[in-house]
Formats: sequence, structure tokens, C-alpha cells
Amino acid sequence: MQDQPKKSDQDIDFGVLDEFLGYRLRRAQMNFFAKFGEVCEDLGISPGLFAVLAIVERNPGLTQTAVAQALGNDRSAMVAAVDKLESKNLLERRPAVNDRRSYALFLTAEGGRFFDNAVKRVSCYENEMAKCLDGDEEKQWLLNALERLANKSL
Amino acid sequence: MQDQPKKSDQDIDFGVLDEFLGYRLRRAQMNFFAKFGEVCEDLGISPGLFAVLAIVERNPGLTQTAVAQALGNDRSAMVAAVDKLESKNLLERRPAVNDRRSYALFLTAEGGRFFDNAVKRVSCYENEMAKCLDGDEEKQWLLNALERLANKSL
DNA sequence: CTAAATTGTTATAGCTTTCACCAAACTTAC
DNA sequence: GTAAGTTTGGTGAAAGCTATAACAATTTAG
Repeated sequence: MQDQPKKSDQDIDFGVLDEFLGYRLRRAQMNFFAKFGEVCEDLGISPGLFAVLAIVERNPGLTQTAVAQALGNDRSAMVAAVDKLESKNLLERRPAVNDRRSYALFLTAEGGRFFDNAVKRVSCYENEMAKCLDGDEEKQWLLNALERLANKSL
Repeated sequence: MQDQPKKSDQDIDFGVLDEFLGYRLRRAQMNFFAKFGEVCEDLGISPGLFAVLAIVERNPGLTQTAVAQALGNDRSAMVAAVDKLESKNLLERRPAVNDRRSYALFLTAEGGRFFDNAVKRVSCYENEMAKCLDGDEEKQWLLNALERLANKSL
């Protein structure tokens, strides 16, 4: 009754966890986050900062809150993010033309080059990760399923 | 040149983000995390604590580090988690039989009942979320794809 | 026995979320 | 038009969770 059978890592019963989408999503996302860190280590940006650059690059002039809403983050999270990107000379806060409360965000020239380079790296490792999927067909299916789950309400 | 076209929330160009598995995984997982919080609000446990209970329930006597490794967390994260679960009388630290450094973790009787109840709730909302998938077939495919992504190495 | 590895722990830092706050903008009523 | 209240944008402080590094006690390897 006291001799536990010395379970190895593979030997563990995950029970209901194995059937829960929430848990599996977390594990998959943790792996992606870790791989992102490896690939972009020297660039000094996190997935969150990368996402901010991506939104601002395609939608120049957006306010901080607009970017936050687009990414599903809180407004307050944007302060430190934009501060950091601005200190790296990648992003620029300009006063908004018709609203003195808000800033309009723009990529700097350096930010544009930086982002292009980062996209290359991220695309590269994304493609590598997607190799465990069955071709572009399954990847598109997966992207679609994930979008449905992200927007599902109870 | 200065009149930005007043983009609404739906009007934003996500660019490369839309094709990145990492981003879509994050969005989907954020939604699951939020829904978990709604459903289990009065229970006072997070997805992380739920996962600890699930592992200990199916693998009684595991050490803290073994649970951490199973869940992909750091050992140090387990301290606060077990502290919290122990203060709720759901989990118990017993001295390990053959290693005075480590504890063996067990669910208390109350912890067992609590977990059963929590599983009912989480299963319920998991099923609700899965309704945006095409039957059990697509769910199983998705679980499988997520497992592949979680274990893929570069 | 000595050196290396392991367990639980603490401290520290980073990131994210929540709350309250102030200034600016908007809405409504005069 | 003005003046009141309300909403919104950015910010800062506090709380939460996670990851990293270091540490003492203990176990294991050589």
C-alpha cells in the first residue's frame, strides 16, 4: 500500500485532462510560446510585442486602445508594450489629429525593417511546427477550428 | 493624408497574424481560460489548480516536481499551488516514504468530492464550447492535432 | 567519503489583469 | 451658445501567475 510504482514521465495518467480542449490548447500554446522565444531571443521581443507591431504595421494610426481591443488585451497592458517598442525606436506615438486624449501609433522606418525580419523568422518556425500537420489542408482546417473556438460564447 | 478612416473593431487587418497558428492558439486559449473562470468562479480554482487536482487524483503519491513535470510547469510554481489547495483542505502533503526531501501528494476526501463536482462543471462547458465543432469526430481530430503541436520540436 | 544531482523552497523579475484616476471628448438639457 | 453629467483614452498602482536563480537538506554516483 505504500510502494508507489515509481512512475516515469510517460507513465502518468492524465485522466479527464486528455479529453479537455482547454488543457490541450494550453499545452500547444506553451510550446509555441517557447519556440518563439528561442527563435526571436536576440530580437528582444515577445509574441505580444510582435502582435502589436503586426497590427500597427497593417493599420497605421490606430490608437492604443484600438490595438488592445484588436488583440483582446486590456488597454493598460498597451502602455508598457508601446513604451518598450518606442524605446527600441520601432514604434512612434504621434498626437492624434482630432482627439487630444489619444495617440496615433506608427511604425518607424527601423520598425518596418525590424518587423519584416521578425516575420521571416516567425514564418520559418511556424512552417517548421506545421510540419506535424498533414499539409496545408489540415493547417487551414485547424486555423478555422481555432477561430471558431476563440469566438464561441457560452 | 491625415484622415484615418475610423476603423471599427471588425475592420482591422490582422495581416500575417491570421495565418499564424501561435496567434490563433493564444486567442482560443484565452477564450477557454475566460470561460473557465466564469464557470468555476465560486469554486475558487484556476485552470492550473484544476490540473493539479486532476493529476494527483489519478496518480496519488506523486511528488511536487513530478506533478510539475507532468503539467509542464516549473517546480517552484507548485509550492504556491499546493499551499493553496492544502489550505482549502483539498490536497494533503505527506512525507515521502523513502526520501526525506520530498512530499507525496494525495487528495483528501473533501478534495475528491470537490474534484468530482469541478469535473462536472468543466465537462459541461467543454461540451458547450465543442458545439462549434463538427461533432465528436472533429473534436477528436482537433485533440490529436493539438497534441502533435504540443510535442513538436524544432 | 567526496562530488554531483535532486527536492522543496524563497526571492526576484516579467508579464497580464483589475481598479481607480485624470484629462479630454461627447451628450443632454437648458 | 453654456453647463451639467457621462463616456472614453491613457496612465499608474496593486495583485496574480510564471519563469529564473540561488539555497539548504538530502540523496545518489563514483
